[in-house]
Order: sequence, then C-alpha cells, then structure tokens
Amino acid sequence: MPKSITRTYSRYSRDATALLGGLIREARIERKLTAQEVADRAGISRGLLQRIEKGDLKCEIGAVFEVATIVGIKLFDAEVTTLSRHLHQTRDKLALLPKSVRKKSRPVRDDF
Amino acid sequence: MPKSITRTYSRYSRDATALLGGLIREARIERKLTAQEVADRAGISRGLLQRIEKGDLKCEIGAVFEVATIVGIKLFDAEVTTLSRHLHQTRDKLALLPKSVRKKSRPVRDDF
DNA sequence: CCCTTATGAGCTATATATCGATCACTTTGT
DNA sequence: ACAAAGTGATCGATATATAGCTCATAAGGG
Repeated sequence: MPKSITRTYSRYSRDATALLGGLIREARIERKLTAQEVADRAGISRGLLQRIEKGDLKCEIGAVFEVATIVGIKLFDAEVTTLSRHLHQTRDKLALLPKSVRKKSRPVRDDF
Repeated sequence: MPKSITRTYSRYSRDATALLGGLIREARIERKLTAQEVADRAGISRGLLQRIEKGDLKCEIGAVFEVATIVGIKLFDAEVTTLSRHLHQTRDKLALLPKSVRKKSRPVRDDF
C-alpha cells in the first residue's frame, strides 16, 4: 500500500462485516470458548480476533472465514450455498459470455 | 505480522473464498465491467482485484465485500440475511449468556 | 485480419496489518 | 467479598499486502 490510501467502504460492506463479526462473537460465547482458545485454533492473535469480532474491515478474509468456521458458522450454509445456487443459475449464460470485457471504442453509429 | 507466520486455512474457508471470488468475476463479466473499472470504483488496484477474483485468502475482507457489492452481489441477501436470522434466533439466549467465558479452573468433582 | 483493449503475471517500494507483550478493568465462580 | 480468569486497549517491531508500474499474451470489434 503505497501512498497512504484511505479507503471508503459502502454501507453494505460495513454492515455485512460488522454483522458477521457480531455473529462470530456470539457464536463463540455460546460455545463457551475463550477468545484465546479460538485465536489459537485459528492460528491468529487474540488482538486480531478482537478486531474481527468488532467488524474491522481490514482483516484478511481468510482469517475471518477461518474463525467463523471454528465457532461453527457454516459459511456454506449461509453464503456459499446461495452463491452456488446463483452460480448455477448463471453458468449456462456465462458459458456464452466473453472472456474479456470490451468497452465500445466509439459510440454506436445508429444515426443513418 | 512478526515472526513469519504461515497460516493454515480449513477447506471450508478456502472453498468459500474461492467461490465468492469466482462469483465476483462472473458477475463482473456479466455486467460488462472491465477489471480496471471495478477496481477504480472500489478504490483498489487492478492487481488486488485479480487476487480477489482468484480467491486469495489474504485480501482485506473490506475490499472483497466492497467489490462484491459493486458487481451486484447482495451480501445481505446471501449471507447477512441468513446471519440476521441466526442472530435473532440466538438473541434471547444470548441475553442470558455471560459476557466473558470462563474455563473450569478445576475438573468437576463428581466422584463422591 | 488487423488493431485496440483487456487480462495475467511479475517487480519494487512503502504503508500497514499482525504479533506478542503489557496493563487496567470486568466478570465470574467460589 | 475475594481471587482467578477473560476481556479490551495500547505499543513497538516486523513481515507482508497493496499500489503502481511494466511487459506479454489473449481476445474482441471493426
């Protein structure tokens, strides 16, 4: 990250991350696991787990998903299954789609 | 990250990330957006977008969710709605749960 | 078919996320 | 009420993810 970039995030992203973090925390407590335990199992520090549970947008997605899995949140059930469904819906269409996207170099001539 | 940490990820996490990345790519192409366009809108570099679409586990979750949102993947529909539901299911129970988890200091004496 | 443009991959410099430690505070069980 | 344990926060050091190029290849439109 050169040049000191301050990212902006959409509300959607922020809410989603915060909600996921909150659920992780609640799932952890429900399962009676200490923060240290979960952190150890996930191979991360306790501090990072804290940030994840707070919904910090700058955590590795791998770490977040890993923790989620450990505390018993089935990403496949929630997210991926739906994604899969979505994927299958569009798969046939996608087979016909171009492999690279190309912008119109010029406005379409439809004026004759 | 001091001390050269090599993280291990569960299959779940890897699959989920890869699937999400794949869906992002397909959604982008379907919408006829170039990688550069999406990257610009998300405020990230094209290289990072590539990694996200490949399912790289080490990307910021904020960047991934942001891109997902931009290409029209409704995290709320897929993930968060389910998360919300889950949240509500457990909310009442959670109100009664302890705020910190405590391990048994000693094995339970159930031998008398 | 050519020419334009998108994509993929690799490189370097730098901002920064992460770790590990420490401290104060809260909470819980006894 | 006390002691043990969990949590939250902060700090310094360092590994590393990211931006921003460049080049080569692939792909699509005219």
